[in-house]
Parts: sequence; C-alpha cells; structure tokens
Amino acid sequence: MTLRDGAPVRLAVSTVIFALRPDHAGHPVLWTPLVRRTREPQRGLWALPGGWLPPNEALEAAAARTLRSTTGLAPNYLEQLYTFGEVDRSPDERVVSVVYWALVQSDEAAQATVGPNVRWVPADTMPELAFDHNRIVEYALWRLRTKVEYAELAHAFLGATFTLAELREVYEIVLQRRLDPANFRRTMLASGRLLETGERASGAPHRPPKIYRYETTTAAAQTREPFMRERPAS
Amino acid sequence: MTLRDGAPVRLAVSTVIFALRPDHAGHPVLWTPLVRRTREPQRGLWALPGGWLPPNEALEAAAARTLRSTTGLAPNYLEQLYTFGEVDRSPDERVVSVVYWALVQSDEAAQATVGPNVRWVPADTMPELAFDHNRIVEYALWRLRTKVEYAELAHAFLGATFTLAELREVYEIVLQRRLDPANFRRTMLASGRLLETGERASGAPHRPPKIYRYETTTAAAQTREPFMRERPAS
DNA sequence: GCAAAAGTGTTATCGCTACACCCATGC
DNA sequence: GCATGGGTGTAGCGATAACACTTTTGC
Repeated sequence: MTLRDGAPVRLAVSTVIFALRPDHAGHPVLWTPLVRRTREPQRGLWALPGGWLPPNEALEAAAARTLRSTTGLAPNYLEQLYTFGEVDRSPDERVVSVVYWALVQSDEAAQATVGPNVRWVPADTMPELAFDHNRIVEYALWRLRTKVEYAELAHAFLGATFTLAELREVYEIVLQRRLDPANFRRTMLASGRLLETGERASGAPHRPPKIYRYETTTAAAQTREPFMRERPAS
Repeated sequence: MTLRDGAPVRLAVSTVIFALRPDHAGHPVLWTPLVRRTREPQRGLWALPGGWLPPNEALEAAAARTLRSTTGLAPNYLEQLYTFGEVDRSPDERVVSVVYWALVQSDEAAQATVGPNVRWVPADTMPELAFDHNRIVEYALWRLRTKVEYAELAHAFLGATFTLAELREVYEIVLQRRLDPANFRRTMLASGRLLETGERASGAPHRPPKIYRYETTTAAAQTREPFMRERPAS
C-alpha cells in the first residue's frame, strides 16, 4: 500500500454486538447486527457498526453511541476487545480500529431497529465482511465463549429477572453444549450472586420456577478486572 | 480541556516492560524501565517508553521497536494490554495510547542500556509517572499476575534452558507466594510443554537438577489466543 | 392420572494441597 | 558423615459430573 506523505493515522471505533434471537427453526442463537457501507472503500459490503473517533468523545462512549444508533438499545455489557492496527487493513488509508464487544438484552433486541442498511445475522454464519471484520467477529466470539464462565456475562442477555432455566439456556447457547440442570442450579446458587424475588413464573404445565434477580448492589464485581474505578456496565 | 477545532486525535504506542532483577537485598523482583520526558507536557517526569505511531508501522512492531531502543533487548513475550482513550489523559492534546506489555530475559536485562534518561525501577514501588501511566502499570501488573498461570509467561523471563527450581522461582516472584516444589514439578511436567535436555546442573551441594527446555515446535500455543486459526479452547 | 420441568440427594471421580520421605551431590 | 535441595509417594479435601429420585403444576 502507498501512503501519502504526512497522512495521519486515522482512529476508528467499532463494536461487535451480540444478542440471542431465534434462528429459522425457532432455536435461539447468537446474532450480530451489521451495517452496509454506503461509501468507498468497500462500498456495499456489510461491516461492523462504528465510525471515526470524535476528538471529544471517550473510546467507550463512542462504542456505546454507535451501538445505540445501530440497534436503538443500551448495552448491558460493554468491554474493549482489542485494537487492530496492521498497516494494510484498509486500502488507501492507515486506519487503526479500537474494537469493543457488547451484549444486549434479547427480548429488546427482537424489536431493534432495522432498515435497508442494518441487518442482523447469526454470528456463526457471517457473510463476507469489509476489511478484516470477519476476523474480528471470530475473535469476539472466542472471547465471549471463554469468558462466559465469569457469570455476569450470561445475565447481560437477560432482563432484570429470570428463571434458572432461562439462565441455563443462555449458557447452553453460548457454550454450545448441554448442561446438567441440577448441577447448574447448585453452581449458580453457590456463587451467591442470585437473589430470589419471591415470585414464581406460572402458566407452564409443570411446577412453577422461582424468579431470580441478579446481585448488583454489593461487592459483586470481584471477577472483573480491577481498573481502579468504575466499569462500563455489568 | 480545550481542543483546537479540527485537531486530530493522536495515536501513541507505549510498552510496559518487565524483567526480573535483584533488589537491594539481592532477592529478585519485577523491574520496569522508564524514560524521562524531555519535552512538554510533563517534561522531566518519568514515563513508559513509547512514541507516536508511524504511519507505516504496525502496532506491535512499534512496541517492539520502542522496547529495543529503551532496553537494547528483544522481547520474549509481547502482547497488547489495553487501549487508553479518555478525553483528558493529556493536557492540550487528545491522545489515545495503545499499550503493550512485554517480558524480557532476566540475565540479559541485567546488562541493559541505561543512561540519564532511562532508569529501571521495581514495579511495585513506582514513582509518580506522567499522565495516567501509574494506572497503566498497575493494570499491567494485574494482568501479569493473573495470566502467569498460562505458563509460557514464566518461561519468557528465563533463557532457553532452565531447571524446575528456576522456573518455580519465577512463579513465586510474580505471584508473591511460595509454591510447593513437589506439586509444582508435577503440574509443570503434566503440562507436557517441558522437554528434558538430558543435561544436569552441577556445582551445588545437593543433587544436580535436570535442565529443561521449553516446547516451542509443535502445537504448543494452545493457551494463547486464537486469532482465527485453530481452536478456541481452554 | 399423566407429562414435564422444578428442585433435592447421593455417589464417583478428578485435581489440587499438604506433607512425609528417599536420593544425590559438595564439603 | 552432614546439610541441602532434587525428586517421589500418598492421603485428604473440595469441586464437579452423573444420575436417581421427589415435587408441583396444567391439562
């Protein structure tokens, strides 16, 4: 590639967004929203939502804004994934992309914005994307699957309240294997981060399950990285 | 802070470099090289080695070059740590820093470059650094300590060959606790990544220990992040 | 009653920790 | 021999996996 002399390095922020939605057969799987590129280079190809970093906006704020304008949703979980900076990622220009990954709530995601230039696709059957975005999505998927053990991730797909079966289903979809209901229950309860709401979900032809809420108040953020102050969201 | 209109975001690459060197009492601990800032802002303060990203250089290459010019050494381990991008990290300008962390070999580090503007300090007694670099070092230390379990990290501090006692000492320094020699031996050997060289180290008033070499050839990079090729795992 | 999922109990197994003990060397 | 760390054996403990079993609902 050739660079104009004195051309600066440009800095972009992109976000890999995950939500659980039913596939064609009705089984929930991971989905990701993409946006169509409306200008060169790679015009017409699908790409991760993102844009140039504005001079007055923090990285994470830019990722959250991107996410909101693409999906209409607020992230339940937002974390920096990696910064991609090979010289030839984009033709003509040198672009460094700080990439975030986010989880959004499934039921809300079902009614998320769509349009001719926004499209949700199953995360494991991505079409050909612009630039190196296929590689980025694969890496984000890997991080999601290895990190879901750290528990609060699964909760980010759900609403404020949920049953243990719903929580287990999230784990099963992300990890792509079945989990023993009995052992899952004990492991989750032993973590001490689930609070009973006192309610039960009725209507199904079986014993009504207890409804839980996630522990948010106390010193729950133990497995998270320190970073001395706050964090994005949990 | 005020930003000039149209002022671009500037992109820097910095590196937190770790090596094991003896402290004043002769016990090896983690050390980090710092460089003195020779221009504004924050002139005179110590800071992480780094610089602006050249338009034709990949991020990791820039980190490796920085490391070489600061220490005269080549990294045994080099990995992206995090990208820091708050709006007010630097006065006057908007600077986003892609930070790498590196491990260099201890015996070589002992004879590393020094000068009036380069200084090694113990990693847990950092002086006040420029910008947000103290926070960055703390985060790098945390990553080192949590990730050393993934094994090849400890090896990066040592030379090509080493005894199990030397390897264990690295772990003990990084983790800041004693490890049971018997259990450490079994765990390491069970990992399958240590190869006997057939040699032994003699000279000490006790049974001469076997000398090992680290497995580099085969599919050893299993715990490393995938980056598209092979398997997620772990 | 029946089906289905919630929820409980029990056992086997694996991995890790603690610690006792033997081995080979320099002096 | 003695001291010192290299190296081996093994019992206990805690976490997890597997799976049998009981409970409570809708129909």
